[in-house]
Amino acid sequence: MKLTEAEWQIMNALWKKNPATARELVELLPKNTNWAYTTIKTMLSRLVNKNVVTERKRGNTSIYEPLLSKSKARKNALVSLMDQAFDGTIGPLMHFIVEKEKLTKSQKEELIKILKDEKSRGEQ
Amino acid sequence: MKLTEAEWQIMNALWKKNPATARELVELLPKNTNWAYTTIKTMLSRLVNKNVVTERKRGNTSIYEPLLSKSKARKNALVSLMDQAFDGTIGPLMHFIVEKEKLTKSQKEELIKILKDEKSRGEQ
DNA sequence: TATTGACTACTACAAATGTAGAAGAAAGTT
DNA sequence: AACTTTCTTCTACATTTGTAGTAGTCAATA
Repeated sequence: MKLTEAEWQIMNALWKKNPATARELVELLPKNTNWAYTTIKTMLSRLVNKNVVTERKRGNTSIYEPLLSKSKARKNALVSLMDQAFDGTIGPLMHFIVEKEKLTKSQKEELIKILKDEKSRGEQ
Repeated sequence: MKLTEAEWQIMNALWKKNPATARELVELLPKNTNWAYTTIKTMLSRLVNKNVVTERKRGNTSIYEPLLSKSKARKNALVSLMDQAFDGTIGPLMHFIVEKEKLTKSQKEELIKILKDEKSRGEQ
């Protein structure tokens, strides 16, 4: 459920290229990530154990696929962050972002638009 | 710099009661956190080593104080989250929150207000 | 002051994490 | 078929994290 930092690297790659071999994933990692091929294989096995990724064989080569969607993973991460650092609710987090993050003018405008849209649309 | 989950517990307590003894911190932890007194002491020592907390003595009792502000810690956590889970920029995070988090109507309105305020105020 | 209680400093230890090597099996190449 | 390359499966190992016990020391109290 909860991904470690290294696992995020792998998952980010795997979400980019969905069924993928270990070899393909190596390619997709950020250039500064200089892992040995076996390191990636180890990480993938662990992810498979955690039921976050599936492994299937084509010939003797493993093909990996995410079981956890990017969106779910993001949600989990966000909830964890909120719980541990922002009193468990979205409010303080949003305030913090808006007040401290120095959004650019256009970002702010864009957000306002999204918020207004959502507000009218999502209301039941 | 980067706090672990257990460390956040401690820090959250320490930010609530700023200079505090280990004994006082125990009290402030969430009731479901049933750590032995020495566990907290251990955590505190580690935090002192990491230069996140200072320790000073009154008699034979240690008084602890945060060196890292809540705001800085939050910022660090947020940046880490963005880097690992949201392509390193605030945009996707904000979109995700707004779209997935199902903010209440009043939360949305409040945010719009904040955004508008910030927009006019913060522009240089 | 002898006893009890609270604190500290150290040590311990299992599980999780980051990182990878070695050896053997498949597959591709000459 | 022999050789080379590529994969796989295991094993390994240092660090970090979570959690706490022990023994000794200082302080409070009878």
